[in-house]
Amino acid sequence: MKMSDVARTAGVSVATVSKVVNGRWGVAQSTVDRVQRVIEQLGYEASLGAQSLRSQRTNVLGILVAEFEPFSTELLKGASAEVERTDYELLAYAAGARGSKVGWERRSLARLSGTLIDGAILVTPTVVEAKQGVHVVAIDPHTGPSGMPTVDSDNFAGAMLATNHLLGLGHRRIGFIGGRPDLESARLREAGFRKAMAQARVGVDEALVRVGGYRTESAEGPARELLSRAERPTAVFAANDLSAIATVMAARGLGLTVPDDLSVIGFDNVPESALSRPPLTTIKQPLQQMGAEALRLLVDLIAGVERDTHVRLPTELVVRDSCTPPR
Amino acid sequence: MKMSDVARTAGVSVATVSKVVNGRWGVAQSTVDRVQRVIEQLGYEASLGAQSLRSQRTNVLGILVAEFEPFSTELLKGASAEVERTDYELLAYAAGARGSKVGWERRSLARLSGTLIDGAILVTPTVVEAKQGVHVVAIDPHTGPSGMPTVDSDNFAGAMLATNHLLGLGHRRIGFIGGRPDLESARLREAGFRKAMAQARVGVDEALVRVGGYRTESAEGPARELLSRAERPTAVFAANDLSAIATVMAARGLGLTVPDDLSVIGFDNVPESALSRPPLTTIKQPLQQMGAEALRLLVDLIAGVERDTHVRLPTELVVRDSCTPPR
DNA sequence: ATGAAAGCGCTAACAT
DNA sequence: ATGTTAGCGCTTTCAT
Repeated sequence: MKMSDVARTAGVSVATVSKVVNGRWGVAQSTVDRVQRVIEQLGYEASLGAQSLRSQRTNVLGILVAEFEPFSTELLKGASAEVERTDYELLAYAAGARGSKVGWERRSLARLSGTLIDGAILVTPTVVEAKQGVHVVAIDPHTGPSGMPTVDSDNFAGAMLATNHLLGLGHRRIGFIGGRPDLESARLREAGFRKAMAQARVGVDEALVRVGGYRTESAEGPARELLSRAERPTAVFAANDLSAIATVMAARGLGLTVPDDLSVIGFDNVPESALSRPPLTTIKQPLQQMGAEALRLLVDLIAGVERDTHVRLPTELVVRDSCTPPR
Repeated sequence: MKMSDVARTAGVSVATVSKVVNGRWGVAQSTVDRVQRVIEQLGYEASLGAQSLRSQRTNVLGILVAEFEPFSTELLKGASAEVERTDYELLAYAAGARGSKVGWERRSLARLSGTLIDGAILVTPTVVEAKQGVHVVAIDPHTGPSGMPTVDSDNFAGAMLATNHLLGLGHRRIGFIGGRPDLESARLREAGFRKAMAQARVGVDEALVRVGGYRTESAEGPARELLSRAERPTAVFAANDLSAIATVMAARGLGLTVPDDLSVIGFDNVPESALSRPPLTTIKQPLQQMGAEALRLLVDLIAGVERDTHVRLPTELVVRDSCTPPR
């Protein structure tokens, strides 16, 4: 089913069909009607691939992620809700396992931009190369507010909120499971942790600070190590919910009960944090809103609207059941 | 940055570059090396649009949805995890608001298939037109096990589970908020509800059976109507979690407390069901597993593997806090 | 081993 | 008002 099929059936040239499809001027009303009827009948729809190769605009926005996990899918929900208010369509692309997963953002962007999509949202990109000619918005990128339009949340304040919550409960021996060192968010969360500890004049035991890499698989080992120490912490602040869940699992594996033997606080407030046993106390990032803001920002950028290209949203404490005072 | 740029820089023709990129036979090793170095240097990546227009395979699988909401994003997580075990990449496409949202599955499929993707997973499609030449798997489609390869869960048994849970608690006046009448899953859930009621010899008050359409916005009105009746139900079985959440909100709006004044049970076990206040008792569909199974099925279909093309997964009761015995 | 050229489905400038 | 034609970036014969 292609345009030439429509043309043949309607007894016109492909050029005429193209004009009808794109609402171009200069086709007789009777022809328009006839062609449209054929299109309807045959259920013709222009091929995105071919269409975009030839024309500049596709009316499709891309959101590029490494994979679809709880974090990126929350952003997706927000972007999806916002895109309904525009006349764009949304294309989410997950880089494959090919190429060892590093540099996926550049690869995906190169593969899609210029042709398939009019602009892209990059989720936690680490290579922030300012491509020109393509409109790009980053969510929670490698570096802080750089030249690239960015949406993030107040990671530093959020980390202080988390740490102060543990301190307020009376904890002093507090461990930290860090995120991906290549992400600004991870740096800010660690900085917030240290700042709050310093403000409270509580020392940070460096043996209790580990790198968890933001993923369950990569965080469980470090968490277990940390909890296996003779002088183990009474509380752990994990840099994101997945690491926090991994920490809870590690604790369970060591015969520890959360929160009785160990308090755990996470970060992000992905839905999974509430499903975890016990439900996780965490710092909420307004992820759906961040997705929506990023999409709005991208649309504005494409439209040439003059506006602030850096959006930072507030974080807040969500108290559930994974933290209590130390025994 | 296109192939001709690489060719010019490397001092060869585009044809040669293409051969190198695709690992074709018949290029001198020295040339291969040189071209690859240039590709590396320039960060060249083939344009998906152009590439797919010309060649048959793209190594990209599509998952087509109406929008990114809790249900489809759970499927996405499962499909994403499974795709890592293959060498495909995953492209999720949300039909835009254009064209009044009906027939989106046909439109999206026509737009992407043939060119951009090697196969597609359709999420809750209602128009199950067996396109030929494109490999398609449906999740929870309009019709039951048809000719189209399908993944779903045992909706009928799940609905009986839900209804029997309410009956077991002692409820007799039980309302039902139905799903989208055009989806087989909705029909089966209603059928399961009626079957369980009949088995228990409890009558169904037709005034307490409404259509909620599976969405929060569309379910809240019917829920309010149902709860505003003089003889209001002591429990409601909502055909999915979003409708159940809408029912809880409607109850709250009427000054009713869940579960004290009204028990509510949902269906799906999307993460949001646990976040709801109170946490929702519901029927779990293994959504991530369904996404993974659909992807595996699609990959097998493309590879020409002989296998069962209909996968049905079990449902189970998840007890949380939204149901108690009637007062 | 390499390159020239045709063509994938579409759009747009240019005839007619 | 309609059709002819060139060309988007790429792959694939087919010459050389």
